[in-house]
Amino acid sequence: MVNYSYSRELRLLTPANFSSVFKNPLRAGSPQLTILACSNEFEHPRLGLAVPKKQVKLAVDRNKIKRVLRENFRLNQHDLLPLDYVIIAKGGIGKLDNNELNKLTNKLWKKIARRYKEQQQR
RNA sequence: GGAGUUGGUCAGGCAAUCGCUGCGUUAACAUUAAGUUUAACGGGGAGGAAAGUCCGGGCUCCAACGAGCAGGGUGCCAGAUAACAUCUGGGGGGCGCAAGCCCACGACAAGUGCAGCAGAGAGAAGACCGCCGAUGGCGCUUUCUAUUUAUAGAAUGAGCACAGGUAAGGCUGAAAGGGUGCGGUAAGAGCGCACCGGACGACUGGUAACAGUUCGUUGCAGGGUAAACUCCACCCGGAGCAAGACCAAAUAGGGUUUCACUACUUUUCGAAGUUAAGGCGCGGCUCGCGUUGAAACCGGGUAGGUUGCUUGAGCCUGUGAGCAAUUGCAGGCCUAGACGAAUGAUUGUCCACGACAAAACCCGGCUUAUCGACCAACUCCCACU
Repeated sequence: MVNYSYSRELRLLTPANFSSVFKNPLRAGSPQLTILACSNEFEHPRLGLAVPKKQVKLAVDRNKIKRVLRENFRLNQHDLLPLDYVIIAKGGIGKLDNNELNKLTNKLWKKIARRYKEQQQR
């Protein structure tokens, strides 16, 4: 049985965690989302979310977006490379429905995995 | 049946699977500065506005003898309340056929200020047109008297509109200093009178605001604006859960005590420098190399953690008081407590096809947003009996 839980170990908890990702990231972007990634010292991936109030005005929508992204991460956690990820929401994100958002995120996961492998080979 | 008013309730439901969160129980692990971590099971898990952060309180810390000033707030009356700018009832004014709804609703007769255009005049006003011209003035007609025979005086009548009188009418304006009528007058005017209205005092009703087919006095208003300054009455200490309380590593530094402290130099007599011994680390031991006073305790306190953190002006039911807001009593219930921040996702299904929008210390309000559904009371219209 594969464990799909989303425990505290899989999260970025402190500002220090976040800034280390922001310092030297791999990027994969789209008009609605940007994913930043950075290698960590664990054997599992970790996730942090940044949904600024400036981009998504209502608290209800911000929560919704975070939940969908977290759910996506939870279900994909075993297919992802063990890195620290930070997902940043951008302007047009409010217009996507859940299905579209999932598709877009999956695409970006792949993109960032490819970038990481290229970096390792160099 | 239609139109409407007021008050209240609800805020998609159900099932399966995978997750999140904190609570309880059990088990495992770990013994750390802190009952922390993991697993299983059980039963909880956003709102009527959680929102805006506009008021009011609780709570916490700081300050504090009291009073005053400054500053801010409130503003018909009474009650409710922990308190309020809220609510309830009442009064007054306005809107609506009505049920009902709306109103910062103290004082401009303490002082100061403000008011475009128009208009003659805008504040104890004003003669532009108009009206009058009684009185005074001017010249004229007629009569009388006097005499110096042409003047003077007196009376009389019509006239001029010169002085002046006049706020009834016109004009302007949002507003022109009570209204209508009669008398009065030269023409007019509260100038006088009647009625209506007002002001003041009394009386009556009402806790009061206030009201009155009441009585008396008074010819009677110097209008508006106080979310203009101001005056009057009453109220208000400041900052906020990032408040505050507790535990507390590592590293550096502080204090106290005990132990260790060779020799030389300097000295402000605290100590500092060089060196040796000793200690510590590497090592089985020696040599060697590196490093250096050691130990204990105390206090402050960073990272981090715990707490504050949900049992409360609580909710439900019954019942008593009150027109009501509200409140007394009895019984029952526990209903989110996160902290990079939990209520979700996917699928199926049903229907009325789901609005506005999510806690962050907690309550009471206000304001704003909102797809709809339902219930109760009431009003108006139509139809039927």
